[in-house]
Amino acid sequence: MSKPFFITTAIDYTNGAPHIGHAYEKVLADVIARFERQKGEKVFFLTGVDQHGQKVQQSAEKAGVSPQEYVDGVTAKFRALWEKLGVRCDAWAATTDALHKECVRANLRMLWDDKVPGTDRSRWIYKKTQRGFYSVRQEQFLTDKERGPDGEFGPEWQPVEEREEENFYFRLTAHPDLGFDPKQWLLDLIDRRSEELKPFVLPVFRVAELRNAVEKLEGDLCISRPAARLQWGIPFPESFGEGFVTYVWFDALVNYITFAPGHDPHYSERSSTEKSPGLYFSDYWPALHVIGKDIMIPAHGVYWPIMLKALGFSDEEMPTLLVHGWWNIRGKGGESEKMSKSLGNVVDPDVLADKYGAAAVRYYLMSDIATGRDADFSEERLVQRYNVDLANGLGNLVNRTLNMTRKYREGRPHPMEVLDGDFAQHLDSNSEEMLHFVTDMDQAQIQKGLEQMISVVNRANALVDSSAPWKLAKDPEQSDRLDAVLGTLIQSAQLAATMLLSVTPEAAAEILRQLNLPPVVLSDKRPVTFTLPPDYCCGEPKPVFPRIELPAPETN
RNA sequence: GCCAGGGUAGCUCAGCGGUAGAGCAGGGGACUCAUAAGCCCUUGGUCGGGAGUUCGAUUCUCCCCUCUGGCACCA
Repeated sequence: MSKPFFITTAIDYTNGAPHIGHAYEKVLADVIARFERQKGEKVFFLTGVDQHGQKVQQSAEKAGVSPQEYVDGVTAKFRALWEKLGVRCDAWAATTDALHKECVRANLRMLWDDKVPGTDRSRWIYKKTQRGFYSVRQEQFLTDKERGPDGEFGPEWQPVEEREEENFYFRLTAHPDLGFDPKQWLLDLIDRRSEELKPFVLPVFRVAELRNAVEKLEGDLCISRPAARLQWGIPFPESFGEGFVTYVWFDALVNYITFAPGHDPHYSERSSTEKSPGLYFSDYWPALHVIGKDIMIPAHGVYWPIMLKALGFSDEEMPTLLVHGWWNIRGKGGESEKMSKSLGNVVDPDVLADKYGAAAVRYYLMSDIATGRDADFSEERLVQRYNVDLANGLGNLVNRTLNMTRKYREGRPHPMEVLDGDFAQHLDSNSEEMLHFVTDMDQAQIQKGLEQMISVVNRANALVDSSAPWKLAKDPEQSDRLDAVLGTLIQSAQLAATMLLSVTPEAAAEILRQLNLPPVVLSDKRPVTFTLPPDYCCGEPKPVFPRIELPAPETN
């Protein structure tokens, strides 16, 4: 039995409604999780929301509700969307969860109590006073970056005052108290993982980008905010003294531990705790973190591994990052632009799902982008890909296959004892494509995997025309050949539905129901022999992917 | 300025040493089991520009232009 598969997504900030980028990441992780399950792996899929921070606090004030009420409302929107899109997680991470607060504080305590021998100083965390210019309006310290061309701070920052503030810092760079250099350790880790062909970051072209960032790393990470400035967060443990709230990363990133299977924050020994039968933290850890390219540097690629290192995780317990790209929006002039509220081009996945259905949205998001790259979002292409690949392609194949099987054989094609060369070759190609499919999916290349599915469908549709079952049915001497054609088509449809199972689970399952067959068992063996169950009888056809009819474009 | 990833048919992209491929869109044809779907054939490209290495470059090297990220710097 291989190691259980633990997959997470970034947790979304509950400051506004979900957009297509949020949906893409969750569907991607969901598809990978479902695929692993399909292979027979034990899977734990974690997703959730990041609910703390200044912006939430402000949005809540604006809305005239408490921060908790505010995030509960936004969180509900996310959960409803995942429900609608068929994103099924095993655990839901919410940073306002009592369990999480406990875990964050336990981690901070652990680091605070990790003292330099013979002293009272923590090896990892220290307190420092920062003095500088502070924008009251933006509630942040300003750096020279924020100065205008005249060297002054612009009106958007005013009023600006000089202020000093005490905060806690987490070491990222070498220090005598540490006894080693985290930066060098991380560089070595990245290199070693690449050498072992288990890259720390996927796709591999991101590795260099991260390495670069690590090499330039300087300064430590501020992990607190004075409670006077930020109320909506997790208070530091008492041993740190009064008046500090956890600042973003030691809160948000920790969710991966809090909600990991088998984790119990009340025990300090993570590796041996058991929350519910069969769930051991050490069995599942480390995770595959599915994240967007915007939070690879520095959060997930730099802070997180060093945090884990500080918390006592071994090098073997460092996670892998799967970094995906962005969906850009095509501007009116055809140019590609970033999605942003100010441009008014935000795509609402909720509306999209209502309009076209979850299957169409999921299929589009998985098939029209290469994992890791950016893509241009287009509703037109969504409709096109759905109609061409699913409705006209697979859907129609299933429909015509079942119709012919019922019409010519009352749903019971005779078993094929011997397949002649053509059909054996056809099924062998199917098997070949299944192998490619598994390989592609294993590498999170969902788009490529779906291309294999399309190939299977296309070849089957071509077989219908080249063999013309309607002619075979009129000739008693061709009876065996007709059975072979129908059998080959049924098996092809079964395989295509199997390949679609993780992307559009319900529709694929419906196809298999109509075929009255189970999914093909995914393996690296070739199922070249085709046999239907002894008393096989196919079900009734009913279009699974009805065509999306768009109003004709205005021509004048 | 530095690092990385792009710039290939109308569109989306693949290829990455032997003078170009797929899908969609466009055009033509034969068929009828089917969701007026499907099948077959087909028109499209001086592979961003320039130089070099090579018998030969879209594919390697260098320079330039341009787009996208990231980092830095000036102000």
